Amino acid sequence: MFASIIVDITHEKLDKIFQYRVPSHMEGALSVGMEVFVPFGKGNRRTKGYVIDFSETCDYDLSKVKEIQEISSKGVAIEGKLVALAAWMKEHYGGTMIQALKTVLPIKQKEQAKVKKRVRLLLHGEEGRKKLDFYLEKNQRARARLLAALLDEPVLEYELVSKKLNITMPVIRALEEQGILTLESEQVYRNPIRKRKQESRQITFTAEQQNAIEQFWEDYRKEDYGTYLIHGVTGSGKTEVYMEMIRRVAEQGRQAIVLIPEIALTFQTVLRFYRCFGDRVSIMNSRLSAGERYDQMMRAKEGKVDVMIGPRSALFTPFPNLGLIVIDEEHENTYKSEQIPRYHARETAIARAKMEDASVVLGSATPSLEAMYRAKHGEYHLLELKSRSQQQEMAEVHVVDLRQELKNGNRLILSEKLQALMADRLEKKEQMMLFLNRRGYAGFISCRECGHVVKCPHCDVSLSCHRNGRMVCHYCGYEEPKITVCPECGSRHVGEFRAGTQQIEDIVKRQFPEARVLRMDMDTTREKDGHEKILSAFANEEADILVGTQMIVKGHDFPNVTLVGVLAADMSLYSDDYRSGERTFQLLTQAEGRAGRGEKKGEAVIQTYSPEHYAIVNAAAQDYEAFYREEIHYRELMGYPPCENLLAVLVSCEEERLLETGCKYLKKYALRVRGEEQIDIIGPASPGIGKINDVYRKVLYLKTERYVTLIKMKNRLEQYIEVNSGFSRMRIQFDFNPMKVF
DNA sequence: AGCACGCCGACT
DNA sequence: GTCGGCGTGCTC
Repeated sequence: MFASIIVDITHEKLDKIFQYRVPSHMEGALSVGMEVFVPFGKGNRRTKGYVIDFSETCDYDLSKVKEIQEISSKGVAIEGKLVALAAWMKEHYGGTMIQALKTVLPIKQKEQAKVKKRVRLLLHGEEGRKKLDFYLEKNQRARARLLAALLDEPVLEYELVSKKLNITMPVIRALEEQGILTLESEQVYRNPIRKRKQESRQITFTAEQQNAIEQFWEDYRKEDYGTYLIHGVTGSGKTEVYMEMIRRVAEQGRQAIVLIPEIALTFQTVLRFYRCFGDRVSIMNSRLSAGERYDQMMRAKEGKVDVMIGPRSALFTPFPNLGLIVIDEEHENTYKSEQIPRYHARETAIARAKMEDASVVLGSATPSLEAMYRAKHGEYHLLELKSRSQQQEMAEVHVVDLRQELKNGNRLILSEKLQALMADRLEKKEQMMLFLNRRGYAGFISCRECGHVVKCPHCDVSLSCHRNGRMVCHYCGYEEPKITVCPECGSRHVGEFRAGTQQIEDIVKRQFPEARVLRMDMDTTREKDGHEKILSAFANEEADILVGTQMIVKGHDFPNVTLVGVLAADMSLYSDDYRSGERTFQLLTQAEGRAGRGEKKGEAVIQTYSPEHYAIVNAAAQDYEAFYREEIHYRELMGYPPCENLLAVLVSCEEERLLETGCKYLKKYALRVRGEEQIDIIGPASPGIGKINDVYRKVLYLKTERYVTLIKMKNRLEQYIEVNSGFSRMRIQFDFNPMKVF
């Protein structure tokens, strides 16, 4: 038997799989993810490696294959467990083992981050110059180069020396032996968290909260680890429940990971965790440098931290004794990775928890259909928090039919009802939020006469208008100056078609000249901390009205906000995607939840062209159950996830013809190997965007009841692609249960 | 990353 | 020729 092994050396060039013979006495004892020692290189250096796979055959020159020396006494160390998780991810989501390992192990930055290597000159002026002359004379160019640089600057970063000066390790070693310089390596651990005092406070839980905690705890104490779904309305105090669960888990000497969608990682949330856990908490966010992130991981590994809070990638924190993984706002689609492996944090968390005997707690006011479906089928335990913890009332919701509004002669984006309520709030000095449910940013340019839309010549998308008077492609960055004449018909009536937040800000300012308006969108938050600046300004009541996109409805509490307006609720409804209903419902429910978080009761206005759509009706009634029933019925009927499973096979290629034939063969092959299995094979179809950066794309869908069937098909297709060289010029990606239809 | 190999200029 | 320095390529 042979084993595929990743040699644990942190360098790119070793990012390969090596095969070793498994000695017969190890055969039973060895498993995927284990740490082993292998002879490596010319001198058969004893090197650490991780087993990632087994096979009966070996495709390398048999005479060169060596044997595994020994299983590391650490057995399945922390990294080993993560390697096993990576293997699981590779199997479930496709891609290579290396890609999976890279997402799971913080290897790449290891050496640079952990030890910042520097060379320091030991000689002084005269002595150094003499030595330099000596080297020049002897034509020892590399040594001379290094010494000359050091005479200029006595301490140099190793990185700089090796990259810029092209000096290799043996040169430095040689000079070190001669006593000319020293190689220093400094352990620099950064802790971006300032110390904060831990407040001990007495919280009283509501009966529902207490019940949720105890249900979880009863199982946990019996070492009966499982997955829990907390369905709690906005304001029901989910975070308090998580914190109590974590506190108990930490008390037992085990650690917890809290996943939060990046946008919701606000100062408010973070502060609550600090108050509870002090400096035993570590926060990860995208603004940390790779090195800082690595340090966080090391602190976790060394047991200096009990709780790690962060986005999707925090799931791979190498805790020695993981006890609990919490996923807040479980329904958010940022939990699905856009890079290979396209893993979903929810499923992956559950897989990791199974491997390490830990529990998973999912929480949301609007659980994803997936999570609720599993809860209803007994896979997860359902914990309900139906009432708000502070006894606030839920917001009163008004639905406005925009078609009717138009008939009444109101062409503005603000309905009569909304305007009336806005005037009322301004009068009462209360705040409000206007939410434009729209993805993307700037408008596109179109001809009012012939309808021509200016598109990117490399990508199949319309160009967006930018402030600098240029038109930009958001996919490839292509730019050209704004046109004044239609390139199709020559008409001068070309212009921006804009329904963005800026336009709304202008309208609001015109209608309510006395109101102070803040706008939050891609443009206004670009600068560093722009996000927080705007939000804190609004929280300090420096403005009456906040206008913005998705980002204003996620996770912020403004006690003085008593009115929320959703300006065009259907914008996300018709994106011909099977999740669009779900997404709309979630967004509307969240928006409603923003109104009336303080003492005063809130109101919400939903403006829509389809007031009869079940997503809107049920969101207005704040009835998750009813929405779930209708939505799951639709999914069942159409065979969409979670009822069945969907695999998107994305094929891209620079040549359109080649792409077409490639897809045809893939489909043929899929049809052939499915045999008696019930698998629907749909496509190949052109995705919404058929071309990005001059690369054409097509997509093939496989739909079937059982996930494992899809995995089998994926493995088959991967094999087929590998042996047929015709596919070498195509890129093929797999996406299981994609968040959007391509 | 570490090690061997082979190229190249300098020195005996 | 031989020696030592230095870049390059391979490691199952």
